[in-house]
Amino acid sequence: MRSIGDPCDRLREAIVSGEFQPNERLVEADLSVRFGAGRTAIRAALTVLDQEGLIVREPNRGARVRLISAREALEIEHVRNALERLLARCAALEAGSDDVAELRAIVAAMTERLRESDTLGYMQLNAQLHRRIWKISDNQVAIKMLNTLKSQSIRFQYGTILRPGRPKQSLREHEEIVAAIAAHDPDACDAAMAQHLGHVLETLQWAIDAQARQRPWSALREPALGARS
Amino acid sequence: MRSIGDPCDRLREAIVSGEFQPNERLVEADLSVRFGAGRTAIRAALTVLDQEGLIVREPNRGARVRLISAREALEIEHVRNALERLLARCAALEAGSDDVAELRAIVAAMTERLRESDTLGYMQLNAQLHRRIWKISDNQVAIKMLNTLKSQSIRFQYGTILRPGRPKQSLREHEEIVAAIAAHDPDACDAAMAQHLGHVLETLQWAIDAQARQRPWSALREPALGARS
DNA sequence: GTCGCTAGTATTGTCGACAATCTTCGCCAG
DNA sequence: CTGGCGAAGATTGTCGACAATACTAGCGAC
Repeated sequence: MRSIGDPCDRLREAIVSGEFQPNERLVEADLSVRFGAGRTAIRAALTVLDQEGLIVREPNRGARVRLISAREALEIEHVRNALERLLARCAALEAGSDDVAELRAIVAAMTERLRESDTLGYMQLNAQLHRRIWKISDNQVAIKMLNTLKSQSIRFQYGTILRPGRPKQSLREHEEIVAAIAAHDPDACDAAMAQHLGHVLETLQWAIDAQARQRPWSALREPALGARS
Repeated sequence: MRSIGDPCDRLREAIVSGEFQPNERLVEADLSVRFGAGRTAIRAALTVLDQEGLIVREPNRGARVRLISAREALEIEHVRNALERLLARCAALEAGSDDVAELRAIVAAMTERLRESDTLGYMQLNAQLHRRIWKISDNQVAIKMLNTLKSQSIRFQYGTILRPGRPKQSLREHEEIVAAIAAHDPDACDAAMAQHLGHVLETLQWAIDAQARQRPWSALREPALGARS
């Protein structure tokens, strides 16, 4: 028994954490010994990760980690934008006083992390705040979609906090969103979330451009299609 | 060889077309002979349909057709609303003159079908128009999501056209959307699509209420959990 | 040296068999 | 008659073996 958890979750985790490079081949037999699971289980895991868009499978040629292009990262962010606005609107309608209290607590913690320049902690609380809003909105369909989107685009999210002055602005935007939820004003909440995610989108575009500027040869440095290890 | 096509597509088709009732058990061996495929292929098909939300699988207890609740149908429609607005906005920005011509042709055909009271043909063209807009927007991520949403909620869509006076209003709304795309006005297009889908949402709510009013015992008439054939 | 062919290797796809689990039915005590 | 108990049947989950396919390396012709 080589540790716990079903192979699907463990493989997903390994991919989103960057343990496997994009375009890296995923050989069923190797994964089988790595996770201590039969090839049948690995195969099932591969079909669900294929559905989730984390890998691509070609018939008779196996699976490899899917490389998300900058173009697709923007598409994903647009979709996330639309869904988060919807959920923010619902949250403003459905939030109870205890929900609002918890949101305010998270914002307070974010303020603290920002004051301490704890960027990683800030990002975690950021994600937590958004998830809390999702939970309030209680739209399971949208939540599931947002979760799969998150795992697809995680590779691009690391760059977005590095923009100068961005964290402070981000905090203000989150404060506005929470205020709109507290006021049970769906239109204001929608607008605040739209403005926030619009800035995230700009920042993502900026990060992509910066990356392209810094190493325009990146296409050549990506692991080649036939990469072995 | 009992006909063609991979078992996953055929099973999905059988489910959305109502060939299998909600909550009906899907026995792997039966499906295997029905589709002339090995149990392995059926098993793979079941995992992807599970991911798509068309069936539910309980460990060691097999798969059954998923029953979409009215609540969930509304959630789905809200999400569709958000995504279609996004795509309409993109379409207004990206549409070429040939795209606009095709959209206008579809609307003309819809007008004709409506004049002939060909409801089925109208609905097909309606779907075609929306798909054409998706294609113009060219956001593959959102398109894939909308496709899976469509197959989930298809059962509820039959009732939405039966509302008195709805088809005429629907046609007007589509004309507005196409006009906004032709004018390359994303804000107007977003607004027009929002208004259209808002009405669809109202109509869906109306259909659900009507159904509940007409047979509030429906929960008892659904195929029981242990239904055999 | 380069191209093409062939044999060998690596990997995926599929099948059948068996184990594990759940469900049903009959039996019996109360 | 009702409810618990146990065996038989039905169904899913997993494994190993083998077939089908793609990739690689080596050889020979030009």
